[in-house]
Amino acid sequence: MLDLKFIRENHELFRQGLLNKNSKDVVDEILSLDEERRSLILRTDDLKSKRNQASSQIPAMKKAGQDPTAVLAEMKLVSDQITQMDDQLREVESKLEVILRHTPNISHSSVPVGKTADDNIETKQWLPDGFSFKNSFKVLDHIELGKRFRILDFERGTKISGSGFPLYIGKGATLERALINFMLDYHLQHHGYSEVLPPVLVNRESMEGTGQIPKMEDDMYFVEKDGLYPIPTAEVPITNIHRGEILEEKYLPVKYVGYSPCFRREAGSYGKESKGFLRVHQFNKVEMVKFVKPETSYDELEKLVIDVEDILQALKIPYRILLLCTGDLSFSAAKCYDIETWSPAENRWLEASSCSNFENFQARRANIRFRNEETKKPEYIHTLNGSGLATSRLMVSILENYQTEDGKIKVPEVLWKYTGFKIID
RNA sequence: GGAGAGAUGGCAGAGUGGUUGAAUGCGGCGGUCUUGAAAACCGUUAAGGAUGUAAGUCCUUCCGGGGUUCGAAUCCCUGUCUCUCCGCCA
Repeated sequence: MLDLKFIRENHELFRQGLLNKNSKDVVDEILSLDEERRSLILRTDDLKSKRNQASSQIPAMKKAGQDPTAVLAEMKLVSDQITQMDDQLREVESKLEVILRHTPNISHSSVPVGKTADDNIETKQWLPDGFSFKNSFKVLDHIELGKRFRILDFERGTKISGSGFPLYIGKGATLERALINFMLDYHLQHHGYSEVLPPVLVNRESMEGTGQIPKMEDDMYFVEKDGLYPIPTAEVPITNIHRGEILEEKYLPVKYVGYSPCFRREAGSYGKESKGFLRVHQFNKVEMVKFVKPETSYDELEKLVIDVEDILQALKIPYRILLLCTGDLSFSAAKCYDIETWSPAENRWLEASSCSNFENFQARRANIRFRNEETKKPEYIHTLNGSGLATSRLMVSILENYQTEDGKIKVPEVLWKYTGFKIID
C-alpha cells in the first residue's frame, strides 16, 4: 500500500509511475476522496472536542449542585451529528482503502520503462566451463527423462490429485529432497540467514499483508471452512512473521530462509507452458526474505541476487539474469530481477527465481516497522524476497543438462553427500 | 467438539460509567553521585491522524466489530485469539 501523504505531495510523479506499470490512473479519484476525508475529519474533531469539554463539565456541574439538563440536551444533538459524520467519514475512508489496496507499488528510478517482458533487460549470463548451447546428441526433455528413469510420474500425480500435482518417485524424490537440503544449508552456512519452517495455510490478513490479495485472489487456493489460504510462496508466512511489530534497528537486517511447498491455482493458464514441471499447482521452493533499513534495500537486492547465483554456480547450471521493466513488474515490487536457467530440450530459458525489493509497500500493508535509533521513532521497514530457488524449474534444468550421451543422468557433485548416489540410471 | 476463565502501555499488572491515555513495579532513556561501573536518588518514557512555517493545538486508540449513554477500558451483543478441564487424535 502506498502512502496517502506521498501521493498527495507527489501526484504527478505517482501518476507517471502508474502509467509505467500499465496500471489505471486513479490519482484524481484518490486526491478528491482524500480532500473529502480531511474536511470531514476537521469538522468531526471540532465536535468531538466540544463533547469532551462537556464531559468534564457535567460532573463538575453536578458537584456544584447545578442542573446539567440543558447541556445534556445539547450534547445529545452534538453526539448525533458526530455519529452521522463518522459514518460518512468511514465510508470515504473505506472507498480510499479499496482503491489503495488495488493500487500497485510504483517502480524505482533504476527500472527500465517498458510494456511487456520483451522490454526486460538481460544483465548477465553465466555458463559453466565446457557448456555449449549446441548438443552433440539428441537431448530428451525432463518428462521423458522422468519416465525413463522412473523418477517423475505425472500421470499418477494426476490420478491422485489432478493435473499439475507432480509425484516424485525413487531417486527423483531423493534428488528433490537433496536439492532442498543443499540450498537451505548453503544459505545458512554461507549467506547468514536464519532458518524457518513456516505454516503453509495462512489467514486472510497475511495474504493481504504481502499483497497477494485482493489483486491475485483468483490464483489462490482457499479452504473455505476455515478461512485459510494454502500459501503460493513462503514469502507470505515469512514476511508476516513480523506483521504489526516494531523491530529494533540494531537487529537489522533480519534475514530468513525457509522451505515450503507452494500452491497455485494458475487459473486459466492451461495449454501453453503447462506440460510437466513447467507450470504446476504444487511445487517446492526455498525462499529468502529480508527485513532491512530503507537506505540499504537496493544494496540488499543486489546481494540477494548473488545469493541465488552462488547456488546455481555451485550446481553448475547455466543461467541468465533479467532486470524486469516497469510493465512486467509484479503488483508489489519496486524493482525485480528474474533468474532463468537453461533448458536444452525446450531450447530456452526458464524462470527459476525472482528477487524483488518491495521497499515499504508490504511493510505498510502489514504494518512492519523498526525503531530508528537516532530519532527513537518507528519507521516503515523495507522488505525483500527471492526464491533460492524453486525446485521444479531447477529440476528441469538439472535433469536435462546433466543427461549423458550414454543415457544416464549425472548428479551434480555438490549434491552427492545429500543423495547418496552419483548417477541415475 | 463440550464446559469454564481471560485479552489493558516494551514487559508484568491495577483499574467496573465522568479531568484515566490509564496507578504501581520492571525495563528503556536523560541526569545527580562515582576515576569508571553498580547501587541509590531525581526526571523522562505509546502509536496513528488533522491543522500549522514552527512552537503548539485538537482528535482517535485499553484484542477486532456493533450497541446502550450527554459521557465507556469499565455495561450489553458479536467475532478472533489465549489458557484450564473433558472428548477425539498423529
